[in-house]
Amino acid sequence: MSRLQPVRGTRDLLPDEARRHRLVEDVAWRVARLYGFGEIATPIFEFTEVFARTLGDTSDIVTKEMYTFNDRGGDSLTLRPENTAGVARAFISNGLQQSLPLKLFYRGPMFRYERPQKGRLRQFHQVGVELLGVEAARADVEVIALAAQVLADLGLGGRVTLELNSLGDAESRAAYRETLVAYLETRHAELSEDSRARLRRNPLRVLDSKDEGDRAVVAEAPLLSDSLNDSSRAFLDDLLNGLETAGVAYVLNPRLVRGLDYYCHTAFEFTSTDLGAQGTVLAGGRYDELITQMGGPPTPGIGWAAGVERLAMLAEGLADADRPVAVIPVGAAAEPEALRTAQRLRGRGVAVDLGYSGNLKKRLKRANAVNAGTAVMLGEDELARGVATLRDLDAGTQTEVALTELDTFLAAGRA
RNA sequence: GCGAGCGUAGCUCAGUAGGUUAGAGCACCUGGUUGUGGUCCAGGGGGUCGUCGGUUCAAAUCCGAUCGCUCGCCCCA
Repeated sequence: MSRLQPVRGTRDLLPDEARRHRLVEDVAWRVARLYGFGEIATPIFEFTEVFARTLGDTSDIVTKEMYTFNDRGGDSLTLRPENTAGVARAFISNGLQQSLPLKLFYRGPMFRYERPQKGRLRQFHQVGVELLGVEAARADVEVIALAAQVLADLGLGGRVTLELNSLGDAESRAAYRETLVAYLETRHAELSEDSRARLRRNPLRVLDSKDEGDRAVVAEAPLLSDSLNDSSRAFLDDLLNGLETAGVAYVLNPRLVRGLDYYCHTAFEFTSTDLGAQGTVLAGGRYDELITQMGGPPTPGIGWAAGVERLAMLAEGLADADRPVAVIPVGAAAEPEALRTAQRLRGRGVAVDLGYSGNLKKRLKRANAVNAGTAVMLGEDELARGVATLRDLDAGTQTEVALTELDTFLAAGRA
């Protein structure tokens, strides 16, 4: 193999795959607009502090999994590992608290220094939304309904499950954390080595351990829902009622958690069983403390992000390629007319592949290779009579059409 | 950071008790058709067998190292 390889965890998107990615992004953006979201594009890198502040000291993430570097001016910069922090920063930088509630959509590449595996790359792409400034669960309902519609419009409605949980407010979560740790201590001997470490650093994460022994312990663990205080429970009820009214199906998963402290109340994931270990296709939650934590005015928020690569894998086959019209001059004398014809058709919105060389046989072969549906053949014969020969490349049939009617004929969608 | 599997043509892969010029299908090119593709027939180009080193008269095949890929663990903002 050549030494000219892409960096580990990065890939070239060749036209076929790029088209599927684009489809995923376009569907998400179209649906987001239906819900009244506008697009925001934040920089691909930020001061490292933007991410470090939101993540706190959470070990691995900051120290090992970010692309951090010093620029020539000596500033520490980091390629964005996700977009919520960037949106929050932009919210504060631009004084957007004047225009709440804010509904924002984004798309683009993200970067995490991780070991690549199925559905996980170092440069990957996400689409996502953030809804800022609404305290009520109505916001959560709309954001989740939006997610469900994106997936449904991608044809994945039957292949993903919405899992939902409530983390409660800070008070509820703190109470649960104590209850859980106390319980886990009593079963300490049965826990895996990983989970013993989690018990100290991030006890809620024990709940979604993949280790079988851990799962047995977790199955008998006290539930987060039993620790919810009244207002947290009321919030959850509002959310569930709203989802039912909106017609969004869900499954409660009491073991669905988030690692970071700024999350509260709603946590949700759409998962698929068709992607191996990386089954989460879209994930989100409520983050009422995030903006405060970054130094902005207290502002509630909820949002989600979805992995474009994973969605594109699931939506395989959905994005049909264009079927251009192949315009083929026969003989050098016909080339100017072929160019004129191609330009006229393109001007009418018809995709045209105009070959660059070769005889009729070669050009028809090329027409086939680019998946053309129709070939427009122009030779001396035709030009003398002011017509073109149209060949239906699927049926193998041919008709003649007057040059003056050609663009109308093809633009009408009869190609 | 940890574990397992795998690197042979552009792609998918055959090929090991080590033995001459390393194969197939698909793709590509040429011709059969000097104005007819996708079917068919004939022919052709393309590989330092990931790389480096070792064992041997002889290495794609055995050994070591290295690089890369894949899947999983950790982590998942």
